[in-house]
Amino acid sequence: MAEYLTDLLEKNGYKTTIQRKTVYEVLCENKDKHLSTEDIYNIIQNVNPKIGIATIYRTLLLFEDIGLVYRHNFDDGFQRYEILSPHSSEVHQHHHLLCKQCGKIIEVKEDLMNSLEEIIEKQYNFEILNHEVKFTGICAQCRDKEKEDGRKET
Amino acid sequence: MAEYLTDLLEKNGYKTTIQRKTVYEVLCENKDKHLSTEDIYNIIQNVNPKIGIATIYRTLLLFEDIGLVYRHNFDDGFQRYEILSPHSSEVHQHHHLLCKQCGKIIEVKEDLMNSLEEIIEKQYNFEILNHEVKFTGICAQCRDKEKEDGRKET
DNA sequence: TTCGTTGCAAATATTTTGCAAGTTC
DNA sequence: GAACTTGCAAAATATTTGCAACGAA
Repeated sequence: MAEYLTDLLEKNGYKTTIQRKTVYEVLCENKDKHLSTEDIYNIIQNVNPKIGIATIYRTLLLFEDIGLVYRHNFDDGFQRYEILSPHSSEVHQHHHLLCKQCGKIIEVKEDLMNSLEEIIEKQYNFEILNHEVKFTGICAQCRDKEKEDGRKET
Repeated sequence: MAEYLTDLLEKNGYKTTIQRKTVYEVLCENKDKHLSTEDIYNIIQNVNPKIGIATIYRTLLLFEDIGLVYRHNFDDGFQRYEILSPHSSEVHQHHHLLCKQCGKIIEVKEDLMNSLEEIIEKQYNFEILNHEVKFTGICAQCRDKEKEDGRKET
């Protein structure tokens, strides 16, 4: 069950601890939700009250780093986390509808990249006021720098 | 020059003050940048050191509310603001490339909605690891509620 | 045994707020 | 003059960090 976690941690030079297993379990049990660090902490309080919130913060940072979770920023003052399944390539698409009024977050299941606003407005009955597309990756300069660094090391 | 500001403020029931004019001017002089609240505060320090940072925060919140600025969240710990021109409809498209390594933000000028990753990778020499699309607007429930509220008032 | 990890509390950092004084209309 | 706005300092909030004790490999 937690073998995947152990493998992933080991592969990255980290140890498997009760705390990390616990956070992983909570995330698995809430696959489709976007839990904030504090949400996770609160859930864990009922399971193992000894675990401190700093550990939760550190664990989630680490999980993000090793690609185990995706960090959402819905601009509500919290970092939110969602577990990523090992295989899926579709997970790297995160489309959401954010209601400006109630703050509700609606997930868009489809991958709508063309004529998307119209479709969303109809399909989700959501009045779009704005949209934003963010790409994260590595810029040309950083890649050049990586190449340089690689040369130095050899 | 600041007539547009005065009009917009008045239309929304707000007063025109030196502080608001000053913030507006700084934003105009930095049209294409994404200034953080503190950036703006620092610039203003050289002009009118009497203006407090709380006022800058309040002013930018207000400017966002009346649609004078767009607030960016690049996940770097700061809220960033960009002035919106009165006419443009294209302003409601904000595409950016965020470098995971150096944090640099590159603007995408084109409106690329289809086959966009390929194009961006080539055109910007940017290795895309992830992308995210956010739509903000009003959800169906909020719109229903608005209708109800409208009925009550009449 | 070694070195990474945790828990606690204190520190950070950004943003918000209360309130008296000041300003706009 | 009434109501809104500001400046200051204090508060609030989410997150990070130092460090001694602990636990995994």
